[in-house]
Amino acid sequence: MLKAERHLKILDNIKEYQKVDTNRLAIELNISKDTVRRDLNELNKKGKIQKVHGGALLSKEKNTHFFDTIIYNEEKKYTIAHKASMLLKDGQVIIISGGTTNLVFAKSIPKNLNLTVYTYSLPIAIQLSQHENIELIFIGGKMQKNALVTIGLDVIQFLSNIKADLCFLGTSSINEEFGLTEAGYEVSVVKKAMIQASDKVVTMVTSEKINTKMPHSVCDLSQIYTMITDLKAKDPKLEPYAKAGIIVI
Amino acid sequence: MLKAERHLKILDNIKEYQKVDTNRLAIELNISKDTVRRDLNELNKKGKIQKVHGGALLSKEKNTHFFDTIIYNEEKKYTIAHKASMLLKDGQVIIISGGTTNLVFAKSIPKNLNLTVYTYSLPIAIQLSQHENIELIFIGGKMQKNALVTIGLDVIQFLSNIKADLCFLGTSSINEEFGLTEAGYEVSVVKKAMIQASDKVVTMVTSEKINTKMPHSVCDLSQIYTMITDLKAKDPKLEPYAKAGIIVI
DNA sequence: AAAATTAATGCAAAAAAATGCAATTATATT
DNA sequence: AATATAATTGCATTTTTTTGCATTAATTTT
Repeated sequence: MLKAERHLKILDNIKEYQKVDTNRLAIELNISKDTVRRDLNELNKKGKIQKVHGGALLSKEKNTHFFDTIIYNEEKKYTIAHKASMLLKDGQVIIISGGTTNLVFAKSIPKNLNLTVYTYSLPIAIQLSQHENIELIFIGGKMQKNALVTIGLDVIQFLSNIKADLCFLGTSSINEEFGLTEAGYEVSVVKKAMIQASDKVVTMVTSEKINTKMPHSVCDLSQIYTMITDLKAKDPKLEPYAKAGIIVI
Repeated sequence: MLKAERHLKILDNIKEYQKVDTNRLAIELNISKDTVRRDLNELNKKGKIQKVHGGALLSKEKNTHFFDTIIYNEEKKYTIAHKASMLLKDGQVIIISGGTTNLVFAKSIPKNLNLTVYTYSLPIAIQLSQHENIELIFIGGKMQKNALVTIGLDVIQFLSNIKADLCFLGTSSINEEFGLTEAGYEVSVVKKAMIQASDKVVTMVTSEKINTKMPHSVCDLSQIYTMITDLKAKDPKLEPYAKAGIIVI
């Protein structure tokens, strides 16, 4: 049996059982334990699995490439996307941030609308390139390969030179007290720049993220114009946000 | 048995068993192991299979279903791409233009190389996002939706601020007298900027485009350092270019 | 802490791959 | 048709990779 073949089998095996143990593999593949260990170490070095004493586990490093991305809460996101697309009007200039919510949103933008769209997300750009009537501007910079978005100074600088009507923020956390917050620093900076560049801010939040908090601040509630969730507008969970002056839909 | 015939048999075989091993093929096809290895290497170079120690596996076409475009002259382009990838060295900074030749090239960049790559092509960016060791910088701007590349002033301006070792130009026309020419004006301008931004210019041309001419000039032959075609270096068609001082491979 | 299991390391045999070379075969050119 | 040119192929040699084993070290279990 070829080494490469063994590696594939091991990966298959580990995907099925979430773990493998050295002895069993040695017997099943009919090779010595040493070879199994060497195989596991190689796969570990490549990040495919996580080597542990006695065997290996599924690598916790999730493959977040959008090609094979499962969109969590896809239903909710379609609900949100649909509401969001109703805010769009012919001739608007909008900025769209990254994330799967925005990807679903991009997909659901009506094909007949004439828009100018700025984005820094590769998947969203691809999606929008299918829309005949959208003038699409991609914001360049250093690519973050797992999320397939650009980040860094170039992005900030580019954003500082544009002025949009709306910006659509997919948000990882919203909180009555702290406003929008993000898990990653760099993303938080980019979002701040997006807000600066836009007249009105639309934030899209799936319900499970309401009233959560992340380390890096993006903006407080006063800067948000519209908030879109998968809940009904009158849901009590949303009341504080409406009270803060946000249009909740 | 003809080489092409063998190749077909090998491909059939690999499709049936998901793998082939060198020894078995040598016996079944009644040729030496050396020839089998050479065959497998050729097929590997063309991306048809994945060569591994001891044999080969089905090529795990990571082809993004987003861009399953038909690539014309795919064979030729693999030949060119392979030659081009031999010019790459660790630590280089390169610029890659758009087009399918470059897409194939991007695919065939060795995974272990550490490179900094600038590109303004969406498909190429996606391809390269699969490469762990590549620092990828996307050049933003207005998207040309059919070609999935950015164009315009932003691109020019960005390019004017960088300095790369090599730039790889997929070219629509090359001509002894007029040098590189392009069908579209905007693309020609971007390519000029790419050339400005690079120490050395590598142009990749499929053979049927040699000695053709398009309306918009990009550069003349003196600015080209290396020219890569699917022909053999000593092909008489290429003689004028070699005489002009270009390294023809 | 001792026993048992698992891992790491160095080593040698075997297998595979790379390389250079010569003989043969195919292709192009005169 | 004859010749020159290029491509293909197998072989010998060298280099690299793979693999199991023995030994030693580390970790887990009792």
